[in-house]
Amino acid sequence: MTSDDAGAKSSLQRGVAILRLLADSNESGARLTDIARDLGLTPPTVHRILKTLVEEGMVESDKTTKRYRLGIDLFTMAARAGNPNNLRDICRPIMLRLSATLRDTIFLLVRSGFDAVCLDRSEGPFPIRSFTGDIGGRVTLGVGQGSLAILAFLPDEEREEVIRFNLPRMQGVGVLDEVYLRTEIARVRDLGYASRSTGLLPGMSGVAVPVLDREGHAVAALSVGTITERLNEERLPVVVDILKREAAGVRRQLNPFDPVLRRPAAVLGSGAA
Amino acid sequence: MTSDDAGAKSSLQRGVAILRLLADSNESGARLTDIARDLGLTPPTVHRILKTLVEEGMVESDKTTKRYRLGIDLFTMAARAGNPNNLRDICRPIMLRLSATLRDTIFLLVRSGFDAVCLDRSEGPFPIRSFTGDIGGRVTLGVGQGSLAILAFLPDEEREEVIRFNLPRMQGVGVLDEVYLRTEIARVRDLGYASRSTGLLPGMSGVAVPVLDREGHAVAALSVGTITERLNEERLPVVVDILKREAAGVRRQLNPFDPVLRRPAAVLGSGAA
DNA sequence: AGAAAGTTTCCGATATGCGGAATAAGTGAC
DNA sequence: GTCACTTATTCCGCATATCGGAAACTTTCT
Repeated sequence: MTSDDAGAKSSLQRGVAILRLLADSNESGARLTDIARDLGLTPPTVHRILKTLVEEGMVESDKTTKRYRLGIDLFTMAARAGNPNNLRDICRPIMLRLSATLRDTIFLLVRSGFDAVCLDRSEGPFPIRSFTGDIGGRVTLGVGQGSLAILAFLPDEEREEVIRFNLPRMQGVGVLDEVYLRTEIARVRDLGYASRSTGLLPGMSGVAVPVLDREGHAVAALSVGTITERLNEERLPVVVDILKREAAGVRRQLNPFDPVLRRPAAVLGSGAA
Repeated sequence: MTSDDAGAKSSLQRGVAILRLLADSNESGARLTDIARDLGLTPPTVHRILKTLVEEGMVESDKTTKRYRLGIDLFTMAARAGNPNNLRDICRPIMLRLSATLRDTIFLLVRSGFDAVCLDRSEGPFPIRSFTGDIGGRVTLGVGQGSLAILAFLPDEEREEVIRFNLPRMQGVGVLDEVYLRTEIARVRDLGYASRSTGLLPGMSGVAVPVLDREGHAVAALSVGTITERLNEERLPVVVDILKREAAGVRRQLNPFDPVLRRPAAVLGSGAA
């Protein structure tokens, strides 16, 4: 469990390790001693690093309970991450439009290592459950429609690497075996979208299309999560069509050739008030 | 501009400084040399720190453009930060309910120093513009309804401190002078909610109520952002009433006395996929 | 192709962070 | 209420990780 990965040396690495630990325990925060134990560090070391992190605003300490948790400054900072190529900004209005017209919840997923991460979501009126969960949530790449759509459109070698790494992680989440997975992937590549009515989450279903870069490789996925009845034979092709059109639009906007794209909107001062 | 603040010493501090810098330039990322210049560091130093941060997943480097930007790992972490007292978790279902019933966008704001930070938002069907912008966005405490609702219900000394500090920062964002601000605050305290139809953003309007702690001081604000027409005389009191009721509910749940509150819901595995 | 700017590696001096030990503060037992 | 125990914090000498100058290497611009 406690990764205990050999040799966290520099104070920076230790600081990050502490932040990681805090991220995993932020219900009510973590205590100094526990952090020290979990990371195999001495209390004074942890204390000093925490002090620095608190001074920097990355960590907050509740002085009464002596518990540490991630600070709001970190929250603010990190909220600005996960916007590669302005992907999130570009997709925001599209997602709003989609959730409004389709009346379902829209997800924006990107790849992060062997996971897919939910970059953004736009709620529809139907309460749904999803693998990726909230914004910032992660899911094994290949599990779930959006995640699968990305995997299917990765460059060949990368896809193979991910498959090899992820197959063991997919136990019990609907991926029966390698053959099944590869069949699914082939189908997604063929159709240009991922959809499974046999949702792993009861009553839930979804459909996703990849957002491609110039080389035709997935950089993200736009995904609709809804209740199964709402993805019937009549509705599905329409939804797919709309999604594909929007994904194509995003692809166009992602093209960094156009120099005008550098400043997309510039609404209000972006801080530094 | 470039703060050039004296004496960033430890590598941890430098690492955080770099992250901060990247957070402010994440359109397409920042280059090593620029970072070095802005922080008054030598390129080798910046390079080494960046390398560590990349290894730790906090920063991504686009190998083709040689630009660095905040990594998605950090984004994931942010999703778990900014949840003091489980405030965000507690408010999430409430916000979903509110945005569904009111058909407007709901914001959850908390105080952070002299700013208000948008902890969460739940989109409604009407596209709106707000001061706080996206999740993680900041705004001067006192500007905007939610922000004002928090300010108005801070402990007296703190409120005074914030007012003193923020008055100069409020130039040109609708706060005419100190008298005006104090009048507004008094009104908000009196009414129990903040609302201005004379939105600073054309056509936009909003109403917010504070979320109070046991001492009656604001810990957060629930806010509705909408188009001005939708906050007419008929609708406003109803919205305020609903908001107040929900805020009271949150206040009850925030009470850490009740030991059962420690585990609120535990829906699905919270990660570790 | 040549020049300039930027990135990355190398390495010795030294400043920085490390953790043992001691102190202080907080918590629970009786 | 006092005592014993756990946890947090400070101190300080030693050692190590960090710094940055110099240089090799790569990319970009003209």
